[in-house]
Amino acid sequence: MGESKLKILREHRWDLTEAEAIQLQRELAEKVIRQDAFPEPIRYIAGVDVAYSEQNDRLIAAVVILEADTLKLVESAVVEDTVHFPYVPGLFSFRELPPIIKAFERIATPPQLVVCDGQGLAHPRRFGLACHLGVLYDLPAIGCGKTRLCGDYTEPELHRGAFSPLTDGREVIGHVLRTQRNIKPIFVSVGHRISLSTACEWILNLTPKYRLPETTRLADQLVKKTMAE
DNA sequence: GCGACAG
DNA sequence: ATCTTGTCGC
Repeated sequence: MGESKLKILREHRWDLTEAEAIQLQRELAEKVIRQDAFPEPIRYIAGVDVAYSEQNDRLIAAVVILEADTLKLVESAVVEDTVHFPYVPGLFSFRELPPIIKAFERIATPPQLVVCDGQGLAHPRRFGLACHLGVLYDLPAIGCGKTRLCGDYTEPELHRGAFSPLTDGREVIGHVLRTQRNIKPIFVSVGHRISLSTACEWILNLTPKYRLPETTRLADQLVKKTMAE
């Protein structure tokens, strides 16, 4: 039996104005599932990363597929795309998702979890890149940012696994998670179909040695290797 | 008005 | 994101 390709279950236009994009975020944000609701056991994990090359004004997106048990790379895809939306904080996914979707079209092994390089619910309208990707594919997704977009927090303890809540008023929108002792923490939030605590468990599983998850690291390496050509 | 602002 | 110099901690 051949692998069934990953399918987008919710289509929408991408040539939107900023106001239209914000309105779409408000509508799709209601579809985000914030609890563990895995359609299938997690056997493969996808990692996505996008970079901008100012040399040719292009976006380069990489998708990697890791085996969940071993964290071994089983498949990858890299695509180059033109820019269709400016970088606007809060509207990040409208710039980065089109090339990511193109890269996923070239992947034969469907993942059961996606780790994104960017926020999930830790977003002004609770609809960051990880939520957007998760809802479009209706796949469990985790938001994993290197820096903060919004929210308040106190510095977590220095040991690996320590975290402090990322809050917006009384609402906890993510966890600031220390993945390595004495190393700057990362910002973990719910993307779709996963709870915050389970998301942090997976991120710790994916960071046995480095600050960032293996998924993000490998995708980033692929992007940089491609840009050097 | 001022500062903040995923990549 | 990317570039670059300096500084600090391990």
